[in-house]
Amino acid sequence: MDSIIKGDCVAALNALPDNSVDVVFADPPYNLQLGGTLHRPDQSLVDAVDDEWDQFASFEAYDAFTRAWLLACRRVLKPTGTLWVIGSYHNIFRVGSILQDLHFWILNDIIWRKTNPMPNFKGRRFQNAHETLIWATPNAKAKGYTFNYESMKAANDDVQMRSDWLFPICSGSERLKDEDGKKVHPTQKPEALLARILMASTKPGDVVLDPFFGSGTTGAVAKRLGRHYVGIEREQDYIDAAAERIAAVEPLGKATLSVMTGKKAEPRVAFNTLIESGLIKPGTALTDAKRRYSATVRADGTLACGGEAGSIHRLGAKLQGLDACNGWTFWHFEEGDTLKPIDELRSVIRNDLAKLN
Amino acid sequence: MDSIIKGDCVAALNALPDNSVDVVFADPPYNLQLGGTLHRPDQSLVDAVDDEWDQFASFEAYDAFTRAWLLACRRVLKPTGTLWVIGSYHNIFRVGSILQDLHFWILNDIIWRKTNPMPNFKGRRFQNAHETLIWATPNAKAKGYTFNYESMKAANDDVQMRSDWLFPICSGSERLKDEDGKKVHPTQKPEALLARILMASTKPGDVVLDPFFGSGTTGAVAKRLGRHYVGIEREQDYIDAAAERIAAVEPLGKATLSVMTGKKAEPRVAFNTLIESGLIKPGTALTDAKRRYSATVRADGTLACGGEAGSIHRLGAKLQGLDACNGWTFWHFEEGDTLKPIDELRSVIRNDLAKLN
DNA sequence: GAGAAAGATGAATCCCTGG
DNA sequence: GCCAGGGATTCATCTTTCT
Repeated sequence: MDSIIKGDCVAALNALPDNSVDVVFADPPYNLQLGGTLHRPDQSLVDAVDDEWDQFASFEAYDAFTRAWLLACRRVLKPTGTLWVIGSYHNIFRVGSILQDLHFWILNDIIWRKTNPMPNFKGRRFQNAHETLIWATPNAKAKGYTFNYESMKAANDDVQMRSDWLFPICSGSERLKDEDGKKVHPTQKPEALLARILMASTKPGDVVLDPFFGSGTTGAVAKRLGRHYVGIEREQDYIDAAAERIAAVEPLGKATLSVMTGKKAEPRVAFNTLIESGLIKPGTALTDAKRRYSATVRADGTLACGGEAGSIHRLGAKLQGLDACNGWTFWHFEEGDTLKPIDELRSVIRNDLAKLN
Repeated sequence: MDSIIKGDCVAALNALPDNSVDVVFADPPYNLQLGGTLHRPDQSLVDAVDDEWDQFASFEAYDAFTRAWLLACRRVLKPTGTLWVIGSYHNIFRVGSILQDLHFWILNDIIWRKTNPMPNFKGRRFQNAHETLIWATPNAKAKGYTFNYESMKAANDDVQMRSDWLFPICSGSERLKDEDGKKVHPTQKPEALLARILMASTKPGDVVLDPFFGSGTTGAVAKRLGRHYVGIEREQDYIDAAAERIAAVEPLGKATLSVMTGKKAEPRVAFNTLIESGLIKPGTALTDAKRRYSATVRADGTLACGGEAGSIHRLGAKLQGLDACNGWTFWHFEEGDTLKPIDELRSVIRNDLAKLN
């Protein structure tokens, strides 16, 4: 926990316990398959990613590698966990296909739009200005995963967060450099990207695993956001740089971290509780906001109207001829001259519950 | 040519001649795998894409289908042709992997960012606000494909066009509707998207093939932009709607369609031509813009400097210690007190050539 | 020291013709 | 097929150097 394991990612993953990780973030080799050298129009040389770790003999070799680490990740993932992978068109289609073949279930593909991507120097293609992330659950049936919908929406001017995200590439003081001023890692990811990912799909205290830890962006952001991290990395140089980097990170305070929650995360309140607590009395008449429908509260927490009866939701739906209905907002009670939704009574209960914490 | 073939796309493709198509645009079934029905928060039913043509028994079946139509497309594609496919995360990873397995060569993946995507009604995922296109050549060696780089750049405020494009979804008057006001096709693509694609990767008069013609957006845009189209479609209802739609399209005039070209398209001029036409005399001294290097023009069209000699490009590169150099912009001649690049003399020759036409 | 100018750089599958 | 050679091609941002 909160440490970096040195070694091959599959071997290291196999040494970890089952169902122990909340989120996997993986930035695997892209298998770029670059040809010769590339010069800018000013004749300067482009520093290509030609590291040994990005070389694969064939697509088959890359696929076998991908299958192996994805399977190893799934075993350590909790059933409610999710997995993120980032890639470019060189590799992401293979990763996505294999995820589906292994019965992972894709929740979204996310586009990281770069504000400042490298240009296309020869004018023979569109500027490659984005990378793609895939967000998936370990199987199609997995339902209890964390998605902080309300936080994302609030962070996005109160409209839902979209699948296209805009961030600058990692440069300037954030980019790790060695004593000679050379970049430590050729593909260091921006912290803002990881922060978005962790804020969306983890809760404080969750465990985040990164099987291709590299310069440790995942660890640094996890520590800052009050999440635990586990990193796996083969190369000692990267491990050293990442450890030093993470040691310098100051975690944010608890108050800052409290994830904004929407209705879903609020404690569930049974309609019966309102009766039990005396907020509403059996026999009370409830109506919809326009008084088109009326029903009577029964002692067991159901509503009745003519021959029909059922929960506040079912009866509301049945009377309107719909498949579903939110009874909390549909049904109203009389207070003085005005109608108020019974949701207000639920809020009273919730406030009482909150005081207990 | 400029017609819609009724039938299965692979069978119809197999009846077309080799090397006859400049660009394929394909909008294949997405294999959405939707479970159950989805309602909006107001309980209205979301009209899902649940057509028979979008159903596949398994990923294997979808893959076999994809392989078949991609192979059939490659045979009809010219060696200089390119292929576009659009999809979502449900199918695009499979399409991309198979493209690579078949040794197509990916030029770009393009993100269509939707200005007005459907919201995520359940708040359990990010809003799926984009679709992905892949642009590829038939093989890795294919080099002579059309990419109207200068047009794209000019259309994008004079910076190169990126891989993320922003368009609204197809709606309003553009959306084909039947007599009952119901949409004719569930996934009609916006004409602006096809226009961007055809303006980028075809020339006027080119042949564009769409093996999943649907409501005929490809044909309508091709006709408007002075390109030829070939459509393949199984369902007579779609064919009828597309034919009527295309018949109503007014092609743009020739002048409107001319494509902006860059220096690469200008006629090649040998440096020797400047000497032969008397614009520059043997023995003239040329220097770079900052007068750091100097060389003498020789009668055979080469430059000499000390013991070194060669073409204007080779000598410029050698003197600077670079691999390459554009001699036309590097070397300058004296006119009065100012230095002017010899490129200005090349322009004189090109203007004379243009007058001959 | 301030501001301007010049240099550096980023996951890159990056040319085309003619002999 | 290969090889040689002409000569065309970049955006946003951060750092360093010059005025």
